[in-house]
Amino acid sequence: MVAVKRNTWQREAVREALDSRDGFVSAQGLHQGLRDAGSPIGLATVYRALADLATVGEADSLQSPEGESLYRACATTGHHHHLICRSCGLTVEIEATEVEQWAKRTASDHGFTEAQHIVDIFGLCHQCASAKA
Amino acid sequence: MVAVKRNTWQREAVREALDSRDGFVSAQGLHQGLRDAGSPIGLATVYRALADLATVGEADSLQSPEGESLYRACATTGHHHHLICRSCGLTVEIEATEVEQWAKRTASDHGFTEAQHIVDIFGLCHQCASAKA
DNA sequence: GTCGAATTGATAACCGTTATCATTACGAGT
DNA sequence: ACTCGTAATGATAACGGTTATCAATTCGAC
Ligand SMILES: [Mn+2]
Ligand SMILES: [Mn+2]
Ligand SMILES: [Zn+2]
Ligand SMILES: [Zn+2]
Repeated sequence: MVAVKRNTWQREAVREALDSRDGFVSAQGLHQGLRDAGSPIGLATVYRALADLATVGEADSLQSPEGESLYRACATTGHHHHLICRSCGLTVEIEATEVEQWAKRTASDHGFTEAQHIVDIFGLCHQCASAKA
Repeated sequence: MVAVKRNTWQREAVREALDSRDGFVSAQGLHQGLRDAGSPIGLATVYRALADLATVGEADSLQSPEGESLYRACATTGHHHHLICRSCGLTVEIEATEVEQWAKRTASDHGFTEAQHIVDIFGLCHQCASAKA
């Protein structure tokens, strides 16, 4: 009765392409990479696959400061946050128990329920900072 | 020598319209409100005025989870964050020294510089939570 | 009041994303 | 293995927010 998910080479291709990346990538960026590698996969399919991966929890997604949706296959399974280089995309996964509690406390202190928080840090990694000098 | 900003009724209208709002608003939402109030102001002008206000610091801006840019004339002048009701837009300004330090520490711990952080909490305010029941 | 330059606004262009829909191809059942 | 219903695909159009264009307007220094 439940939705049946079929196994297509396209889905697998997206999963692999995402795994092979270090940082966050946009759907278009990933699609371009796949095409460059010779894959004939369609753009719409990449969008769909990424959305599915995000829903299932196999991929993390966030919005760049410019409003573009970015995806990443994170090593950490549980809830966590990110420190991202806005130049090269290098990403560090971060667990911040401290912030989790602060968020929960802040929400309840003001009578808010069903609270979700967006916590991300964008900066320049050591390498990119050096290269810029 | 520096850029000269002219005083037009359009800019003032946007400022006032923004001040009269409680929560965050989109450029299109604010424009619609102005038109409804009888103003013939153009959409592009509203976008420009809001961008300017944000640059100068008279308005705060953030991106909704859906990727839309939202603006608000905040009471607090300094750096702060927000607790936003995703149903009615009610916004609470929050100072989180605790989080500020955590962000700074986290970035430097990993060799990141020029770090900026995005920290927002979206939830349901008491009133909206009640209404939903 | 003049006049050059900044601002405005109708409109087109842009860009990321989603919807459409004819075609393809999984995979459950046989 | 073969069929067959249906989910998945992909080229393309449509969508929604935002920005660029550019002729007309208007601010404000003189
Ligand atoms: Mn968290
Ligand atoms: Mn902060
Ligand atoms: Zn970097
Ligand atoms: Zn509310």
